[in-house]
Amino acid sequence: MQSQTPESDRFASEFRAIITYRLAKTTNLLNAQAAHVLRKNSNLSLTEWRVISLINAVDETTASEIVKTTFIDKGQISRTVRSLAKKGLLLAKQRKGSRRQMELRLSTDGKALYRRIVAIMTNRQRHLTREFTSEELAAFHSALDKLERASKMRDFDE
Amino acid sequence: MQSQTPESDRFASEFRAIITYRLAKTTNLLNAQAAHVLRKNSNLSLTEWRVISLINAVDETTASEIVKTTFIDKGQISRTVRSLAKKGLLLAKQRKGSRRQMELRLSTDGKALYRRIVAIMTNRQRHLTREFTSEELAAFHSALDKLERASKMRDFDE
DNA sequence: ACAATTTGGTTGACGTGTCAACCATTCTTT
DNA sequence: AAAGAATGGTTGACACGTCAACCAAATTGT
Repeated sequence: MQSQTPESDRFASEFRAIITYRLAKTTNLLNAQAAHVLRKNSNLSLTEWRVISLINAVDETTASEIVKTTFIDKGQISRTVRSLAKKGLLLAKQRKGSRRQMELRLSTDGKALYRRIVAIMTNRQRHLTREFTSEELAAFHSALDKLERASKMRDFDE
Repeated sequence: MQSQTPESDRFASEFRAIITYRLAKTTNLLNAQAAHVLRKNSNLSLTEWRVISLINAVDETTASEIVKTTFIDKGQISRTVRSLAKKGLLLAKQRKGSRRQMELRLSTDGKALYRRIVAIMTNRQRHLTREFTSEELAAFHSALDKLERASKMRDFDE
């Protein structure tokens, strides 16, 4: 039996260097992990969970504010909000003084679910960052900032 | 007019700290950028491009090797290979001595396309990492390694 | 006050990603 | 040599993401 390397040796060096490739792979692995944990402990999709956390954080918000914050597609947010409302996890009511903005809050069930899941997710976050010093963590965040800024450019064919 | 902050202030501090959330957002932005660049300069999807680069790097490979390297779903690889073959960008032929492994290579067109696009993508990579020192880059890769390892754990509800 | 523009949100169409079932082939075990 | 397990690849069903069109309400400009 051959020794198990995480990647086939022929590829490793070539592709580890490409930062977007690495990032995409790590993100996929982490998203799959999160989706698995959520599926096991709730009936929430990852997007639903993110929306719930977001609403919980600010207590009360609107769909468009969520869109601005997360950069998730507004259509997707619209559907996610509806599905969460149908599950009884959030309440959407007309904001007073406006006939189109919806005021979104967690329901009692939604809050309870949030508390249950956030405990698990906090464990996970702790596990993920266990090997990081706080300097490393700060550096990592700053690297992501740089990449985000650089991701705005659209043309490289000049 | 109000000053433009990248994120609504109410959320910023809460969520910037959650590493998976930040990672997912940055990756989405970068993937969208890559998809845009590819659409503008070719008729390739991001997955198709990744498969092409992978094949180019090793000259000759099989579907299952691609799966092991990228962690992309094997069904998706199967379809991507077929679509690339239909576009005339790669050649799949029976590997000699085997009646099921497919030997995948780029066609002449595929190689030409690769050369054209890789120039653009290398520009992009340079732009993305412009603000990184080599130490920062190394640290970033090592952080991704740690996260990848930590992504294997599945249970946090104990 | 009116037209033009922007904003908040919904919807439909379509592409991509994901999961599981499946088949044929090859390898391992006995 | 046969049974069982593992591998390589395909397919179908379905969830999710993405884009663009669209509508109604709100805001801005004149």
